[in-house]
Amino acid sequence: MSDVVAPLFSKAEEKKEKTTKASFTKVAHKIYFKPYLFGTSNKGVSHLLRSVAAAYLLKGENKFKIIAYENAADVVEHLSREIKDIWEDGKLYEIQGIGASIASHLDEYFKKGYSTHFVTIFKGIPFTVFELTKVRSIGPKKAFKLVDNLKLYNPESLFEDLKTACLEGRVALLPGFGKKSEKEILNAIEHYLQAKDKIYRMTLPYAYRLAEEIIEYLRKNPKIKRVEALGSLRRMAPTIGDIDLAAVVEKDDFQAVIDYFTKYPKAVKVENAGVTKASIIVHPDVRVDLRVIEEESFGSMLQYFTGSKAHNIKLREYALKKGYSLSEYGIKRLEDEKLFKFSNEEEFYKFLGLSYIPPEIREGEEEIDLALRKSLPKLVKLSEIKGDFHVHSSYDLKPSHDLGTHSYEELCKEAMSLGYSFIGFSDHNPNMSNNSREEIVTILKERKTYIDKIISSKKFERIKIFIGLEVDILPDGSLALPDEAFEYLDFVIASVHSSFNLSISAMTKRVLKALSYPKVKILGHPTGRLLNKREGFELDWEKVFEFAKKKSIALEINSWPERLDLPDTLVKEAGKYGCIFAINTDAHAKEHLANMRFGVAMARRGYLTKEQVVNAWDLDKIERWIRS
DNA sequence: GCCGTTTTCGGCCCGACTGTTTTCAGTCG
Repeated sequence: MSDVVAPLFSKAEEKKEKTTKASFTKVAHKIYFKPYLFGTSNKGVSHLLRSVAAAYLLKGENKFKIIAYENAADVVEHLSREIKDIWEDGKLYEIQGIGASIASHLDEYFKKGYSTHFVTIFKGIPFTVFELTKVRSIGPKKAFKLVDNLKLYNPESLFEDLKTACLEGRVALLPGFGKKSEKEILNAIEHYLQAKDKIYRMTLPYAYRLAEEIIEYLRKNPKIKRVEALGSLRRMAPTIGDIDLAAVVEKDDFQAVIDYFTKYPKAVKVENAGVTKASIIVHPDVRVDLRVIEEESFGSMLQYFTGSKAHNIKLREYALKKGYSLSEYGIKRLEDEKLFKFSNEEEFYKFLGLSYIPPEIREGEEEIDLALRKSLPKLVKLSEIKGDFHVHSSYDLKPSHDLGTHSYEELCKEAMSLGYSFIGFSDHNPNMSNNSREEIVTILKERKTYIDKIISSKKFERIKIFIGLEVDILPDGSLALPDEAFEYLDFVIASVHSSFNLSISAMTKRVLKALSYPKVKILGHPTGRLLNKREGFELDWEKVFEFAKKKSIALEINSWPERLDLPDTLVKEAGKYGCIFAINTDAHAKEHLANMRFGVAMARRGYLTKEQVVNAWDLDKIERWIRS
């Protein structure tokens, strides 16, 4: 603790604390408050706010104040941008759920590394209490009891010390604890320590496959009439934390079905199992929840279990004002306690005077407002997609990046089987270091001749072929392609594939320069993110959106499961800005064309209609756009 | 402490599961 800068409270204050706050007088320890003790990442700030809520809870503060801080913590945790960047833009006050008070404290925290208000709230509570609350099944009250009774004041050895106490049976002796909770705490610490550095969340397709396997197992049980994947999977969130399932079962069979579920062969652990729900852990550490419900309430259950949590809370608040209380069992009219049940979701929303809200946008933003005014956008559908602009083939033009595995012909065939009316071949540009300018021009000329031959062969008459190229945006913003080569192309997708660490302004300048080239029609995977591997880079999005809109350049929604880029939240912003989009798969094999549905899901999550999506336009409109 | 198309005051989602209790508190989603 050599980098300790300022004590949380001085010796004199500590003494005073002991005489004034009865419940904390026993705490004999020193807490030190380092600047940025909680860090400035979204995760860190979220934990800071949650810690304030915990401190308030321990001190018996007004429970709605506590809820406000917990809510703010949730909001920060789920922000799509870093809160520190938002603060730097001076837009802290615009975040829904963070009001003037919390915003001013955070402003101070970002400026100075601490907030005097928070420091006051934390007084008398060891920092280790907040650390402990990160462990599953340990909340503020248990954490405080453990820290206080076992004198766990050293953050460095906190978890080891608590483990030792469990093993020595000292935890079970504490009031409110017993043998079982002691064992549970031991397990939970082990789990926490193992999972601590893992930020891993499943990609959508991975979670789908996993869910399918379990659903298949459940369907073998004749007592289960219907089973669905709900939660973030149904909302098509970019990454999935755990899998939520719901099953329709006769009431008498609830227990039997729960038992059957907990005996799933690949379950490594049964987390909990009650009468109506159970949770298991499946290799490799994925939590799967199952809820069982009778047919007549399945609509309410679908609604409840699809979430999101934020959507449900807002919906329940809205319903409450109308005199109704919502739950997974139905809608209860408060004046006479009558429960209305719903076997489908459409009726559920209709009863509340709302139009049906598609799962993809149930994120607790403006969707309930829009549904109330019957002005939800008609979201683009997979069936409206007429083609794919970003497909890599096995044609060898000595590219800078990887080739695809299938030929133009094979890809055309696959696209036709999907009912597409066009395909755009966008192989990577030839490598600039191994090929001279002249060679590159020749390579592209020959490629055009080759593709033109396929077109004139009339073998694929039903499908329009566009000759595109995915071209690297070099660090200085120029494109990795000689000017003379552009004439052999119908369109260019400009993408950043290197030098991700430029400043926001340099990166923005770089991208805008690249978009100024003729024939650039699409900005490829605009943030460069790789889920679980690499954060996307920041751009001055307003400038980029403005420029793209002016030049009718489509922002790509790349459907590659690890990209899903533009991210849904930026899709929404850009959509409001008036931008157009191209949903592409970035396929490197014909099977990858099927990933389109994930890109469409991101577009839907971004509130897009087919008018905003270039590849949902009529072919002649697409051709006019390409030529413009 | 947050929020607003019945509110700038007066509300604030709802229920299940577990363990430690003899009726409930804590935690979670």
